[in-house]
Amino acid sequence: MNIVRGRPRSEASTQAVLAAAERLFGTNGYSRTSIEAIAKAAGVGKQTVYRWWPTKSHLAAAIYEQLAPSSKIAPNTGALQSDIAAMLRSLFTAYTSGPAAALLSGLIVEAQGSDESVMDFRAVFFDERRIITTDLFDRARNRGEIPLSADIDLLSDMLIGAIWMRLLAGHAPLDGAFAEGLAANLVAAASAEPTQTPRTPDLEAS
Amino acid sequence: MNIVRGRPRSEASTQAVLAAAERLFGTNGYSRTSIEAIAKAAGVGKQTVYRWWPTKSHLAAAIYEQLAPSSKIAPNTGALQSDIAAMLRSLFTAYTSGPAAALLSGLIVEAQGSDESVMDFRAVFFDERRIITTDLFDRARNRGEIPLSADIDLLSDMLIGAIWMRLLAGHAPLDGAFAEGLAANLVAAASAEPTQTPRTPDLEAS
Amino acid sequence: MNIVRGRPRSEASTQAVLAAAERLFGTNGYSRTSIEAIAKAAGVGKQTVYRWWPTKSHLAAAIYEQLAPSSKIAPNTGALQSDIAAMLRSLFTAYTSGPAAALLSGLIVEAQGSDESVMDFRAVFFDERRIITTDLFDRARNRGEIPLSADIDLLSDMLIGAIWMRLLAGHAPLDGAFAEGLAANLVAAASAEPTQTPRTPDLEAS
Amino acid sequence: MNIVRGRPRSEASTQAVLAAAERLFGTNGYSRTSIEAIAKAAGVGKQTVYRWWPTKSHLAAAIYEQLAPSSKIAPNTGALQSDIAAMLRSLFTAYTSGPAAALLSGLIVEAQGSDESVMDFRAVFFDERRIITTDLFDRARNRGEIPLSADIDLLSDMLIGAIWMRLLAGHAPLDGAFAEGLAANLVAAASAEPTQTPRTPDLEAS
DNA sequence: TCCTAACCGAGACGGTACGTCACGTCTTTTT
DNA sequence: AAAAAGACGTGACGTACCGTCTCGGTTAGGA
Repeated sequence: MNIVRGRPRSEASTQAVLAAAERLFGTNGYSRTSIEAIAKAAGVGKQTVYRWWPTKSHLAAAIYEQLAPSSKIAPNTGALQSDIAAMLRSLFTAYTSGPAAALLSGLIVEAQGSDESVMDFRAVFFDERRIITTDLFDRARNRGEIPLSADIDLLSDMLIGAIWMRLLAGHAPLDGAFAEGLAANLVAAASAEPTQTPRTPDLEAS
Repeated sequence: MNIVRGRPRSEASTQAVLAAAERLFGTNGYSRTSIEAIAKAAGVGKQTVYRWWPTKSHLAAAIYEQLAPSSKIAPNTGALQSDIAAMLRSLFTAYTSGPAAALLSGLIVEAQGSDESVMDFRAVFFDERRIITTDLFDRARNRGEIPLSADIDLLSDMLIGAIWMRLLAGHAPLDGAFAEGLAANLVAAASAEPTQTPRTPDLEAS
Repeated sequence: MNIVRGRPRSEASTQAVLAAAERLFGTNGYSRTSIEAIAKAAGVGKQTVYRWWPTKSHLAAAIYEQLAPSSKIAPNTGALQSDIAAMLRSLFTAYTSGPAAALLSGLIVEAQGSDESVMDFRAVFFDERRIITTDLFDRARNRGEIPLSADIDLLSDMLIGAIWMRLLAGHAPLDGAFAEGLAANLVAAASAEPTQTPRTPDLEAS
Repeated sequence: MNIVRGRPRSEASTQAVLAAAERLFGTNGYSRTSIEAIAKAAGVGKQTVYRWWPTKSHLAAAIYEQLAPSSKIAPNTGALQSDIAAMLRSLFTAYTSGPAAALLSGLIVEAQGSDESVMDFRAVFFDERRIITTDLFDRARNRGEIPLSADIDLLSDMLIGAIWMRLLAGHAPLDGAFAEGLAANLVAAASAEPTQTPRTPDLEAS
């Protein structure tokens, strides 16, 4: 029957830790926030943090889940371009409000460590996002909007990559214009027939 | 006359540090390599490391400069698609041989810290790359290959972002097929007339 | 109710540190012993040393307390001269066995730093010793052995100072003959009536 | 013929170093002053300091020589008590003006190091002082002022030790009253016949 | 109503690395 | 040959956090 004995997990502590972590990540950045500081700010024992979130990135992932749960549903407007644009707008809202950007930056850092954490991280962010974008492109292909030969993996990389560029490098904003332009360009790319039959000449051969 | 006084910087130490850092970054990863360990491995005082490379990311940048100097020249084949493909192929060669991937991953991590380091990092990588891609697209626009209305900033984000996606997430290789496909897709995106006149309907309105 | 929270201080670590410090001070001397080395020799984290003994001189003081606790009781033989001699003999036994000499030498060094540490040091050594000697002379005065006019502060300085001279400069041993002679001389000095009524002529006036 | 070739020692540098050292020792204390800081303050290369003063204590000794050269001559007033008092007064003048106290404190620290430095130090301070006091007592003995049995070594220890007590512990000033009282007490001690024929009873036997 | 298990806060523990300071030596050009 | 300048390898400093561990003190079933 899997009965649980002993004192149950404290909901108050859980929330205090998440709130403190979110605040500190947002204020000082992910890498400059220590678990020690989070525990202290939450008024909680260090052990309690380690018991429920084995690493700092688990904490970050938990906060990401709290912050951007709605962005997991792929929009369905009937047209690829507006699907992409809608997805981007809802995503940008989640990313530009609150400390989400700092968290995501921190996550990718951790993901470079060991192989396991790369897997962890992909599951949390990249793959989740890839599933949505793949779904969008798939539906468009099924509708005949884009040719069967379209490389959906590649298109997804371009889409998600462009978002990351702005997110990480910060040279330009995540705004509506960016959403519209990106959507339009991706539709154009996806729609093109694969006409590159003659192999592009090598740089050396030019 | 700008005369230099005092004992000159030791070239041997400089090279020993760079070699040790390159090896350790490649072996253990960027974040699991300490400056202490680099100094010890190089047979050099810690102060000597700190004197010339104030932070670990400066060291990484220096190694990047050493590893990928050739990738700074924009290819010129006369056609946008082959220009991009050529650039990608030479870039991939630099990235997939040696510990460059680990270094670049580490760099982006550090770049999330304070505002100053973001600037540092952009100067080293993003902006440098952006200059090259912008140059490619500019020439194509001047040749009339792509319309004047093409958003070059956006195209650059898609191009560089796609590379980063593969580099960081590692779900697919940086190979010739990727280079060809990406080049073709970007040409298609760039060539498209801006037809998104009717504003895409909102997600809520669907 | 003064309840104690958190993990209690480790008695094993405490003893290990004191033992290591005593050994190293004795072997290498006070100033050539680093806290780093003490921690390592004790198999203890550096922080643990710093937590309980903020400075090296605190450590030295703690060892002094351990080594010479018996010397704190003023002897009472009924005669000033034998009181002093007895005190000196018990003191010399404590000082000449073990690394006490090196420790005391070290302490006086540290005491020269800031004003606060001078206070610290006086409390630990000088004042403690002064209390005992003052007690000896006081009792002798009350017994009528020495005149009321005897300058007890001055006599104490001569007594303790003579000990220090031998301890620090090391030109002659701390032995029984020294104890006897010092005791006799101090009794003679203390017993003398203050006959120096005519002010001693100045050097310049001679 | 012993001709010296090459650039002669710079008198300006010598003086600059001594002046800077004296100032810094006085300001920050002996142990908190680094040779690095002295060289910088003197506007002199570090090597120049090391060339002429191999250790910090050599520097201190050099300054001591500069500050208290006159105190080396034993006064001769014809009476032991006034001799001692005169010596003390001139000594106190040297010690209480300028940074001499800090320097002397520092010296004794260094003297605890290796055996060689103890020798160094004794030569510079203790022995020099001992020679003077021994001279004083000797003359008094020759004049018949004090008995032939007087232990001059012991008397010297009491005299120099009492000075050190005040100098180091700082519980009371080095003033005229101290000089007079000390002189009187020492004369009394020295004059006493060795009456301690019956061995002082042991503490245990009391 | 106890018992027992798991939680909680606090904070000490052995470690690793940090970035800085000073050491005493060295290598350069200038005097 | 001595000087100013300053880089060099070395070693220690005192601090910050790591993740683990032990305390006393809750807070729930199950006996």
